[in-house]
Amino acid sequence: MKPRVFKDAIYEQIARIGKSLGSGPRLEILDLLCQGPRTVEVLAGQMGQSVANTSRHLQVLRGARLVEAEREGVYVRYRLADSEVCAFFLTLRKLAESRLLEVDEITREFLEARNTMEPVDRDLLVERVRSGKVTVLDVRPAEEYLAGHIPGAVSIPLEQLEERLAELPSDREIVAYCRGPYCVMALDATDTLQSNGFEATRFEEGIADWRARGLHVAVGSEG
Amino acid sequence: MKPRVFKDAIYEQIARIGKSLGSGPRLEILDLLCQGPRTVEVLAGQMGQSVANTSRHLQVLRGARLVEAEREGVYVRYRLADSEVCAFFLTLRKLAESRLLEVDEITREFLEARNTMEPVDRDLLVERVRSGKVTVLDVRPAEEYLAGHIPGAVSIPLEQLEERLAELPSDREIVAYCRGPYCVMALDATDTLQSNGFEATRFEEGIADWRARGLHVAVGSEG
DNA sequence: TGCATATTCAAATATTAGCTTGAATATGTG
DNA sequence: CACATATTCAAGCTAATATTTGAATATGCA
Repeated sequence: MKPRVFKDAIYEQIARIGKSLGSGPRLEILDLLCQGPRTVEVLAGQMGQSVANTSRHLQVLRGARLVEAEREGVYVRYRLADSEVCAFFLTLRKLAESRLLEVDEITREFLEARNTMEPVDRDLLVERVRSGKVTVLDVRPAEEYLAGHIPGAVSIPLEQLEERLAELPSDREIVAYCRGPYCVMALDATDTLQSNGFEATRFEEGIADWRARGLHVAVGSEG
Repeated sequence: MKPRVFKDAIYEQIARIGKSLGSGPRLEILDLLCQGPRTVEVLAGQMGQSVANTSRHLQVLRGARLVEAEREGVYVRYRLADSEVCAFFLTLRKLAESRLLEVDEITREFLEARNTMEPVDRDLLVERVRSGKVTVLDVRPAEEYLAGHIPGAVSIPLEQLEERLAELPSDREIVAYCRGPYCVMALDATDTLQSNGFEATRFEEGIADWRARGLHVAVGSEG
């Protein structure tokens, strides 16, 4: 085998992964799978896409060996092939945030339209969350909380928030988080909390970012 | 702006980077630019591609903000937009190596056809190189050596190796390296050295991997 | 100013990918 | 065994991409 053929073959292999990352819907799938395994139907529902199309994207990702499928009765459950894939997705997202001005522009535009101000000092917020100086609120669906959450966080899925406000302290700051910077659940939650007189802040990182920071992740009903 | 529109826009932005990584030639360009800046003509020559096509690929990468161009007289010199891009490329390469069996298969097939046996313990070799227990030989073109090399390494470009054998010690192990695992220059060098009676090993990592390990990189004619 | 060279652009073609629709497959249940 | 449901497959259309070729642009130098 000639060196040229060898190199072309190797780079073409790496490009298999690149190609699979070249589609918005597929990146959203990866982001969702970072929260935990999901069936095709659930993914399609969360993305607002047809099941057939979602299935197709999943197979492209499977072809690039980034996700794996497992039959569970009548359902097929997809998961990331390795935790390395989640870490890689975060690296890619971070690269996009630092290299593409548009990401920041779009985010600012979105937040301004909601009259939302983002907290600036991310690390300081991490420290307050980590040290338990605030009440941490996880507003994702219960199963995602069970699959992994910030230690000490309280689970109240967004849909139940209004009817369970009594469970939250009114004399202590509440920090709400969800799936990550481009998930809007925690934004909705802080809006609801603030209009009910609570002192609430949004924490824009998700559990995957938390793990990537090397911090402990609680599972099940643990702390 | 609706959350769905916002999310789609964000993921589409990240996909810009993904798309740019979905082509073998473009990944080779990134790999080469990790060694240092280059003009379009040089890149095209090193890849065996037409200048026009190389230029086109470079603009795709520039559109994804991964590379930057700078006019230098009659030439245009391209470089990585940030050292973060090089680190990211290495992460992607590593992901491909660990997730895609084919990468290993192709490499093994290529090496077996050359009757080459790769050293197994990479970290041990790094340690021997780092501690100066061996003579380290950089066989890349001189300008790449000047742009950054392993501290203590001797520079003898591959084309000059046969006529400069006398500069190398015959009583001490020589470890040759080049641009990285998919560059064949160090393989050719160890072949030449071994058939001339030297004790030679190939170090398959490049200067970018060395830097990513957090080790010091010498520049210019330093050490 | 005009020529030589490096790079980019534009047009054209072939290939590949995305999405939709409707059918096919596979599993669990009555 | 037949039915219901979840998932995948196949066909077809549209859109995007890779590559080549030839022309256009921009810079340095005489």
